[in-house]
This record gives sequence, structure tokens and C-alpha cells, in this order.
Amino acid sequence: MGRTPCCDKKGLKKGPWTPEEDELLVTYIKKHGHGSWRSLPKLAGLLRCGKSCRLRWTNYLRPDIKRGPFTLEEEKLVIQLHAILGNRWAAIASQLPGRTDNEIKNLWNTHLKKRLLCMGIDPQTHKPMAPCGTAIKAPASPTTRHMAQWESARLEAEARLSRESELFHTPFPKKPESDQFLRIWNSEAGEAFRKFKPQDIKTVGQSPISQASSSTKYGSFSATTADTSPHLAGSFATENNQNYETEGRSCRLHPLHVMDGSSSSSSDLEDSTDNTLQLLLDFPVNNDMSFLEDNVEYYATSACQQQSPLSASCEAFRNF
DNA sequence: AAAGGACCCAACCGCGTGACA
DNA sequence: GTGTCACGCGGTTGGGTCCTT
Repeated sequence: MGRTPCCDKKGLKKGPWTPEEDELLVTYIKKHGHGSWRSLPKLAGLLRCGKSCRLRWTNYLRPDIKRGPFTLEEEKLVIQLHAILGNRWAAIASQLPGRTDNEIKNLWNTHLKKRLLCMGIDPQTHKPMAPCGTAIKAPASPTTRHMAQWESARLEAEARLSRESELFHTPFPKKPESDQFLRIWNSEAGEAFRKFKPQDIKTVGQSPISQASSSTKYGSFSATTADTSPHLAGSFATENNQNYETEGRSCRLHPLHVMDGSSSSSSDLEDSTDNTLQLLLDFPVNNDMSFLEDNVEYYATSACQQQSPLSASCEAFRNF
């Protein structure tokens, strides 16, 4: 299957957008929504391809775009998320309201990458670099990998929900971040977790995560998580066990919390899988997600306070 | 003040993939 | 099952701006 051109480029304008073009695009989208990007330029009276219009809108003209320099908190968050997700800018951007993937990509390539290098941190591995300039190689523990995969899948799902709810007619409400987690919880991923039974692992061999993600466009994730998710669920719940208070008080649930794979061996995880998975299944299912309300702040601070694979980047960044 | 290098960032390019006929 | 369309994503580019000499 050959790649099809995004549009017939004959007579189409390229290069910087003029204020007049911006005005045409904004006016049209405000009135009709973007609909099909391919047909939008013609309908809006623009001599641009749909792709160009989409990029201009998503990266610049969207009313919820947050302009101006990144704050220190945002930069820290980008570094932390990059340690988990790598160069998956869209997934990272989904965690920074008002910031675009392009903006974050530029921030990373122009500022953060260099800053980490200057501090002796490998920007790809987020580990201290050996004197020769290469990162000190330490094999990621299964726990680390599993949590990273879970975090990736979670962020992907969240990004998708975010996109779905980002129809123009909605006035871009400023929702508390916890609402996003509530949406996740109510989404297919959360649904799968709520319905998941331990025996499913044995009989089906597929995790709730992979079940949930298999129906999404992010199926490529499910292929990965399917192999590992029993461990993932174990590690997820194991850590949760350390922070979950059953008396109805607040509890922490955050993957970054468990990024230190050295804290538990894989055999420990195997042994505790039944108990911990049960704990996971015992999670509140009545939409009481108050325990996640401090999640965002947790993102911004937790990895820096703990010994995690992120701690090298965070520590160096904090002291920069 | 001028020249040239460094930096920044908006925009483009090409690929991967889901949806659909 | 296959081909096409449409879209989103990550990588790259190039022109404008800033900084240094």
C-alpha cells in the first residue's frame, strides 16, 4: 500500500501563515467545527492543504493553547514523563494542559536535552553518564518495564479521551485533573479492571489492560502489555499495598511510585501476585476516586523525592 | 555598527495505522 | 482480503531572531 499524498499540492500555499489565513481558519472552525480536515481548506476558502490547516489549528490557533515560557514545574514534568515514555510527545503533551506536542518536542530538543547533557545525564536513558560519555547501562527490572508500559498505556488512553472530548463546541472547561482519572476509570480500561477476575490470567492469559486496549487504536500497546501484565498487575498492586489505607483515608496510587525496580524482585512479585491482584480488584468501584486527587502534584514531586530511575534526572535538575 | 554563528520554533515531510468500501 | 482514505505522530528543516565578537 503506497502512501497517498495528503492533498493535491498544485496551487496550494506553503510556509508561514498570514493573519488573514488564521482568521479564515478560526472563523470557519468556530462556526462549523473542523469536520474533515481534507475538505476544510476548500470550504474555508484557504489555499492550504488539510494537513497544514490541522497543524496550524492544533499547534497555534486552538483557543486552549497556553502561550509563553514553560514553568519549572512543567519542565520537570516533561523530564519525568520523558523518562517513562521516551519521545512520545503527544502522550507527554496530554499531561500538560495547553501545551502541544510540537512545543514540548521543541522544548526538549532545544533546552532540556542539552541541560541534562550538561548535568551529565543521558537524555535518552535518564541515567548518569559514564566518564566516556555513554550512559551507565543497568538492565531495567521487569517491574520498571511493566510500570512504564502501564503508564504508557494509561497516558495513551488518557490522551485519546482528551482528544475525544476536545470537540470545538465544548468551551474547554478547566477541569480538575482528577476528573481525567475519573474518566479513565470509567473508560474501557477502567471497566476492564473493574470486571477483571484473577482467574482470567490463568484461563485467558490476557490482562485487563490488554483487553481494554485491544479495542483501541493503540493496539500496539496491547501486544506488549499482554505478555507482562500479570506481573504488571502484581507490581501495580504491590506498590499500592504500601500506600493504600483501607480505613477510607487517602491513599496514593501512582506508577512513578514503583519505578524503583530494585525494591522488589520479580519472584517477590510472582509470590504476591494473587494477594496484590486481589487488592487491585478490591479497589473502589463506585467512582470514588478521591484517592487520586493529588495525582498531579504527585507527578510533579514524587519522583524527585524518591529513589527511582528518574531520580538522577530530577536530582540534577533540581540542583541545576 | 556589522558580520557571522547559535538558537528558537513554526511548519513541513513521511510513516504508521484505523476505518471503510 | 485488499486497496484507499484520512488522520495523528515523530523527525526534520529553514527562516527569523538573538547573541557574541
